[in-house]
Amino acid sequence: MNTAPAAGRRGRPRSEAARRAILEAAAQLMLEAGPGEVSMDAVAERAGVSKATIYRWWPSKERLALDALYETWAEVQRPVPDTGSLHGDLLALIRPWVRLLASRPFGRVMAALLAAVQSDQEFAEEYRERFVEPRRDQARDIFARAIARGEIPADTEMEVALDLLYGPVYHRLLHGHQPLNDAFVRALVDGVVAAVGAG
Amino acid sequence: MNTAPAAGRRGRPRSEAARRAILEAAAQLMLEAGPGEVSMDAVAERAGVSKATIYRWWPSKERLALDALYETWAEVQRPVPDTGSLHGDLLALIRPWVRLLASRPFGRVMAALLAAVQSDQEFAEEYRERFVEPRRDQARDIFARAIARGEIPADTEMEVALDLLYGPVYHRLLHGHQPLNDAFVRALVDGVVAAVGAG
Amino acid sequence: MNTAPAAGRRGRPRSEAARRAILEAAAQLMLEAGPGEVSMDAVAERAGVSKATIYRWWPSKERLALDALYETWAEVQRPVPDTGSLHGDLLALIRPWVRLLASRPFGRVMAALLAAVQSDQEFAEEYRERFVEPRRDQARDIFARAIARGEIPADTEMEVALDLLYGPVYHRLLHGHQPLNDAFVRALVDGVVAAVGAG
Amino acid sequence: MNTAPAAGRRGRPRSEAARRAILEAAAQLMLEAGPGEVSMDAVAERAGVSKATIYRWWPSKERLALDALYETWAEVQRPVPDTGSLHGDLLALIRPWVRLLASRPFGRVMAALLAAVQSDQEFAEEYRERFVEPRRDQARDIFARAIARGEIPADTEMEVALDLLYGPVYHRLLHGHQPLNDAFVRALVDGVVAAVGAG
DNA sequence: CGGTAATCGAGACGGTACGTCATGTCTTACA
DNA sequence: TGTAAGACATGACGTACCGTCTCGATTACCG
Repeated sequence: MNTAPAAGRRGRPRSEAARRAILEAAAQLMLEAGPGEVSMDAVAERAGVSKATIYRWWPSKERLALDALYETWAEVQRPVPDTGSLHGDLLALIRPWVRLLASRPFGRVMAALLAAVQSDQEFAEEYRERFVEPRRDQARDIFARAIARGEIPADTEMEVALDLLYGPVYHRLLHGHQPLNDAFVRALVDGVVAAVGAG
Repeated sequence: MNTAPAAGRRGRPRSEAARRAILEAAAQLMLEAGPGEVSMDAVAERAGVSKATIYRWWPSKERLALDALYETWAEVQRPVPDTGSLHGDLLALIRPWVRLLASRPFGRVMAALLAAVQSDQEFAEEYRERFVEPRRDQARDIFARAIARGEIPADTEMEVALDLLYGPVYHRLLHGHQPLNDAFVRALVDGVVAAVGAG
Repeated sequence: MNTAPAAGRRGRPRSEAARRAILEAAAQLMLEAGPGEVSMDAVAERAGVSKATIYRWWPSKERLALDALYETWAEVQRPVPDTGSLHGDLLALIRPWVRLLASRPFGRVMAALLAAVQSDQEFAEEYRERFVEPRRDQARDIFARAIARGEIPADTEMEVALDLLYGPVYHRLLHGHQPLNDAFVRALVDGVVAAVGAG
Repeated sequence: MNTAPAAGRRGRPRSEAARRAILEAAAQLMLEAGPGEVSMDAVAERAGVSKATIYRWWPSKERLALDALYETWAEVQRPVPDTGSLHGDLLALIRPWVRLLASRPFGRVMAALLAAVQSDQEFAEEYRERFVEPRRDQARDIFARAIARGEIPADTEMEVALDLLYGPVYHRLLHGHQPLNDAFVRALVDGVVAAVGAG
């Protein structure tokens, strides 16, 4: 996506202004109107860009959405401070992320991306690589520190622990059956800590 | 959807054959090709029915998918046996359901339904009422029995416990980052049991 | 159309109220909204009647229009007085008819009927039998009286004379390029009288 | 209709091939099956063109029919030779036109256009401008020459004379009560010439 | 007077076409 | 070569009407 700045060398260089305008237009439309209401025509018009230009750099609406969302999303992908305890680390990791999720209608965009994940293998991989694994890696580091500290057993089922942490968040985000608030975060972290045996 | 069998009494009664044909065609197409590839025209043709008849009873493709999926889904909504322990009960609840989920491409349909949930309030409620809450109720009963038995504290954060149980399953179903198998189910149930303090 | 009151004898007799309601509803809708806007569903609803009842007695929308229009139309099909001259007779025949045509949006209905005439042989015959020939017969009588009087030659090309009389009226009604008023009627009758040689 | 070739200059130019294919397909279908049997889908398929392309340039089936018919129709709109007499001129004008009308099922298309004329003011004007007035202009020239020659009075009621000429032709075309043949043309022209006083 | 039969209202049904919309490709002219 | 403009083929959308069909409820007549 939006990768090579200009394949070879000759010819007019890629317009950076167009690239930014497209991503901004897409992000705005996604979050304002929801992904269902966003068409490539609409993005092109809002960005003052031709459709051909979009398709030259992004192969589909979903790939565009991926890029458009990435910066906002990445905002909370910074390294997590070491608070000295598993409980503190997880709280420091999850709370700001959940606050971001609750602050804007990310559910709509997430669901649209997940729909694309189901039927596009290549997209699925890029999605996981950029949105899922980085966050799991952060939590993996935290659990590894807890093992090093002796807080939790060394044979902890890491992948399941990660699912216990992130699964409930996505669940509430997507299903909306219960609120995404700080109380939920506290109880969730309590549960995860207990689950991995750091009573 | 598909509810009112014939408001008053007069007029030609609704064709039960058409209703069944539509639901079957929809279910088949959804699970074979994925909801993105299914058009109302295709459902109508496969069911030997006119589009108008579909739209008379279902306002959208998603509402139709909801109904079409319901029967298959409901197959594992039977009452859960009392095994005598929280661990055994949860295993008896979750294992057959996860096996069903893993047996067919439900992820695609689920993601499509979730996309609709994000932008249709009414749909969201019906979705939760028919797909989410019945399963949560089953687990609520199990946790209530465990409290009665004294296995877990009476002040257990029930809703979060339910999310710890179901969130990871949906997470793996939708993101596909890890398999949905029996080993996962065992580890998940172990984790949940530990989380609610029935060490 | 609407013919046999009840084929044999047994059974519930045809509802005269329904028949009248249908014809009135059709006539109103035709002349108010134009035939293009009239649907059988609309006629049925306006008449408080079921579609099946309409189709039992009229095979098509056009046949219904034919009947619906007939009474209004027939209003000026009364016998023409003998004024003693060809000119006076034609004026007495044409003027009231043109006034009727100009008084309401008959053009729309006529054009719709003519469209049906082009593609339905049977309809064409009934249309001519009930709408065209009776008026031509009236004019034929007038020309015959003029021949008897010695006003015009006995070998007058009668059919062409009838077309010279009626053609211009339909022409203005349907094309709307010039008004349908009394001045037109006078000039038309003058022209026809001159054409058949009664200078 | 089909007018603006490309507003400014930029952008892909209109496909002339598509334009011609659409008009030809429409003309063929109209005259073969009659306008009632022609659907936009059928025109699109026959022309190998998308429906959207048709609707981009023509707002309705009738406007398309107008254009589709125009070229065939225009074939006899060539200037009329001066034969030296009103009778000869009118014959030279009317005979080839009536032969064209009689040669193909124009009645169906005409009736459909007239139906549109009744309910679309804008269409009515374009119809008259392109189909009615050019022919009337030809006849107007002929009558003017006859006046210049002293064949007919200078105060001849021109518009009525034109209706006496064309009205009967349309009448027979649309009602089909009498044939459109050369004998009719001769008698018609005789009648018109007599009517305007060139006995 | 009870049975038979044609009618009626309501309204669901299989079709067919409608006119619109979004996708992704393309063809120009300009930069 | 990259771009804005915008026309294009494709194909689904949701709606509207058509003419047919089942219902249950109403009348008549006829035995």
